[in-house]
Amino acid sequence: MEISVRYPKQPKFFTQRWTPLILRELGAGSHRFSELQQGVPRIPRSLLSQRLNELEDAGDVDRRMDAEGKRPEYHLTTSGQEFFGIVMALGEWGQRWANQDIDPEDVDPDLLMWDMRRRINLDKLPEQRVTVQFDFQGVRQQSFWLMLERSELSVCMFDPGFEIDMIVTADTLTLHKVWMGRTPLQEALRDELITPEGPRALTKAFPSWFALNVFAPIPSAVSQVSTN
Amino acid sequence: MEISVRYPKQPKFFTQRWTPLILRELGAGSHRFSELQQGVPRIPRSLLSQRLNELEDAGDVDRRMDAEGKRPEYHLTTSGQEFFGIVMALGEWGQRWANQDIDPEDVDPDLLMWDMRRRINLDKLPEQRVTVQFDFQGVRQQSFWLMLERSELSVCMFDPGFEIDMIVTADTLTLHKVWMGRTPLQEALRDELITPEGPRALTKAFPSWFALNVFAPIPSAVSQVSTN
DNA sequence: CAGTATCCGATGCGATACTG
DNA sequence: CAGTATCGCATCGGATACTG
Repeated sequence: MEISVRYPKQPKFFTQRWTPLILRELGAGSHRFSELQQGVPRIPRSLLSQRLNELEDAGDVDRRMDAEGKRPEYHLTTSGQEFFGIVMALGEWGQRWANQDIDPEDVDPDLLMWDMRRRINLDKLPEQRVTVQFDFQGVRQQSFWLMLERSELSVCMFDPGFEIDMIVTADTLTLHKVWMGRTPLQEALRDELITPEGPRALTKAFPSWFALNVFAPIPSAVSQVSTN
Repeated sequence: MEISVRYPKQPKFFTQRWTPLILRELGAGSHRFSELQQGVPRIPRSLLSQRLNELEDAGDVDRRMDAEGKRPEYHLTTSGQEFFGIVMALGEWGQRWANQDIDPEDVDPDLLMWDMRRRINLDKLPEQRVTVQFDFQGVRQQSFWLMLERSELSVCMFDPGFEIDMIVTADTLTLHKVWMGRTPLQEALRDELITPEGPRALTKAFPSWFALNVFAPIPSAVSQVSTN
């Protein structure tokens, strides 16, 4: 560790790009290579592979075959889990102190959707499958389809062909702000910045199954008004 | 913050080399440019300057003039202090999990002395000034002189000319291991790996004023025996 | 699907020299 | 003492292509 009195040969590791994000995604529950790729979009596959190898060598990630012995899975080891705690602390710090004015270009709809998916409260939804279409407006226009069942949840980046039960339309940046707890969901709904369309029963239930980011409750420590 | 859903233009900051070490040194109580340089040896002055500017721009470090309004001082802001907490958590993690076999080349006598100096318990020393010479043996042979007074403490890298009250001789790596809590001080003294020479009163008091690294009490989580 | 190999361009950093 | 400016090398990582 750099914090120590000695200087390691490789000042690598958490200093390297992507590594903390990969640890975050592992800690959040992704275990397959493809899941990790979704949770850390924009990372080249070659780098994800390389980083996972490094983390395995360092003893922070355990690579093993799944129950059927077919496909590889990645899990945090004890040291990896402890490091994940630090990554979360970084996240909290970011939520408290990070710059408030966000460049819309920096918000990634894919990652936003992937993160939101993880927090969705399936047991607040009806028994039968619900298909929700998300229309992201703004600089990066994009649509997603969520198939929500009690036992399973999947995201598509193309229309799956099922009947659409509900369409949620929102500007990507707005949705990001709500997701991060910077704008109250109720306010955005009231102002029709986020518009759920469909049967009343579903649109009304929307706020109950659409949970926010884990950091959303943490308030910003930066005054919103002044510019210094 | 990278941990969030957005990708900042500059994935900079704590990812950058030296930045966490500078924050550590600031948190440890160094405020002058020259102190920071000593506490973060091997950093080019130009980079230290650059990093301090970046940290100031980010609002994590406050640069101001000292009481006499003569020389600049650097202090952590609130956000900087909170980040310092994370840096300390990184340090703890390192102490628990970092590789046990240390390359002697990686241990920096300058930094070791600078760190030890900070923890010395001055009120466990006699009233009058005590001059202690430290002889570091091993790959990087080097000597230091500590002038210890009740009110002040200074380190020299050359013989200050005062009468030497005590000479402590030790291999640099051994001293590092003791400093990090990996080898008990009493054991190293008993085995004469660390040899304080001088008046009995002083050598006997040595363990009382020579305090270890803050992380020393944290045990390693890595089994020392097995090699996997 | 789950990777690996290679190549090339960007940038980060260390060395050196210079300034108030 | 407390910096800043410049410059060239090394490394890091993104793109692309290929493999079991």
